[in-house]
Amino acid sequence: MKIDPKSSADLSAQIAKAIRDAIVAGDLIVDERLPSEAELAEQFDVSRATVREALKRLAAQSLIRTQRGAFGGAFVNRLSFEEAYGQQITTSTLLLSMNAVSFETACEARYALERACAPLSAERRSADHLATMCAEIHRQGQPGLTDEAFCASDVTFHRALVDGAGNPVLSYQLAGAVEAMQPLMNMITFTARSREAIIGFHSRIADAIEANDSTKADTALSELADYTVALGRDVAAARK
Amino acid sequence: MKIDPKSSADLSAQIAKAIRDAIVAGDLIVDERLPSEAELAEQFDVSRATVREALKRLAAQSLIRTQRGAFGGAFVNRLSFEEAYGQQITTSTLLLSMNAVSFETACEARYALERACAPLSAERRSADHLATMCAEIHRQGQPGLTDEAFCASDVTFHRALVDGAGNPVLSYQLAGAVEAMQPLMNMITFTARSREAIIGFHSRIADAIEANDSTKADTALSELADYTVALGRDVAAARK
DNA sequence: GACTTTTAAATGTCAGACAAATAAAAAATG
DNA sequence: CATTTTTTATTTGTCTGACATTTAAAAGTC
Repeated sequence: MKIDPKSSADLSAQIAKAIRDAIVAGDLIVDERLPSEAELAEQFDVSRATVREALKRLAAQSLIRTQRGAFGGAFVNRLSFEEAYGQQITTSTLLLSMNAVSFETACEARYALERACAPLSAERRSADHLATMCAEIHRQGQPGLTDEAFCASDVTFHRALVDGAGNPVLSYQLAGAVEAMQPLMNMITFTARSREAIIGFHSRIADAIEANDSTKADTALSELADYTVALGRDVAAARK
Repeated sequence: MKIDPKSSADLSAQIAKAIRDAIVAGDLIVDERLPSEAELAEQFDVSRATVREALKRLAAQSLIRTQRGAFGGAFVNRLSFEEAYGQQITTSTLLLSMNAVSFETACEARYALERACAPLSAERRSADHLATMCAEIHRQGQPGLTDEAFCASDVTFHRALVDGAGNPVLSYQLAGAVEAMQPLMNMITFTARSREAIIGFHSRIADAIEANDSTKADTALSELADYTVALGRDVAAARK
């Protein structure tokens, strides 16, 4: 691990990059302990403060974890699906909120991705996933439910649908799409949308998933997408 | 922005979280300047070194950028699609390499997502995207091409297909899937696979995209997926 | 007015110190 | 001897103070 003495970038960024590259390349394996901060400082010929800033950068990406005390130190972290979800959701949320993505674009992406999962989910969903979906539909029909709770239930429903495909990589990729876009969508449409209509779509989807009918699931999801896009257009038109 | 004095977490992590929350919540808007490190240190009642570690964490997530000099400081960064791509690819690559994801699972996820794009790409692809795809197919047919170059061309081809959908959110979500999984797949199958067969699939996909025929594109992509999965099985079987 | 120099403010880096946590090693205890 | 307690060494977490470097505004110069 070496840094370029001619680079103009911050030393801490260069050091972070060097270590990150070593991890990605497999030179540092999971749970391996990095040299202590003092040793790294000596290796890179910088102060301990600079090394620490580099390590904090890596920690922010969940690439390392640190432990205090004797025999502690910085260890290469096994990036779990949960941690990856979290980062994915934060990144997606910010990306959408900062880049003036049109409602239609976000909506299209989200449902296109979700439709990629539906056939697999119809084929493989466990009883557990199906039960979650049904429970959420039931919750969504309760009278006193706040808008926030309805939206949260909506997310849970769709997450169960995605997870039903039984493919953790798909679930990871979709986590950002569903969790980041749902709030955006809800913000725009929750005043206009009809809970009955949404519940109707959800019921049709759940029925199709229960019957292992991927075509019907796709149709229902597709119609929910159309309904949502139309709703977005109505709200936009009403604002003018 | 406040931190919990009872929390046991590192101060720099707490401070990073407080600022991150403020950004996500919209209390700090894009391009807004944060207080100087000295001011933040005073606000949170910690040393400047601790504040700096917190800021480096945020910089690692592209949430802020810093500028030196008078009237410099830390500014809330507009997270660009490019930066988000980069993080997505790093995270996905590590997730796959560290979690013993089976070839079949990764392959399924990747093609399921890509098939979500294909119909949109068939409908909307620009001449430019189509040209890229054709150029890459041509490149892939050249005799002296190294395996590395063939794989890189493969990625470029599929990226063009995805980007053809004209939906930046989709492209962003798929960047990780395509770029992280392609190397994994190539590593496993490049010895076994036939370039002619791959080029054949690519040509059929490009033809379908050119003819705006989403069904044909989906079929070709689906067959490429099956071919790849079968290849993975063969390689696994041969190893036993 | 255009150019140069100065200056103030901010981040980047360093050195050294102490606090707190932690696990191994050593000592004390029964 | 076995168990518990204490010590100790190591490492990260935090603080303080200093200086270097960068940068844009302000002041000065022609």
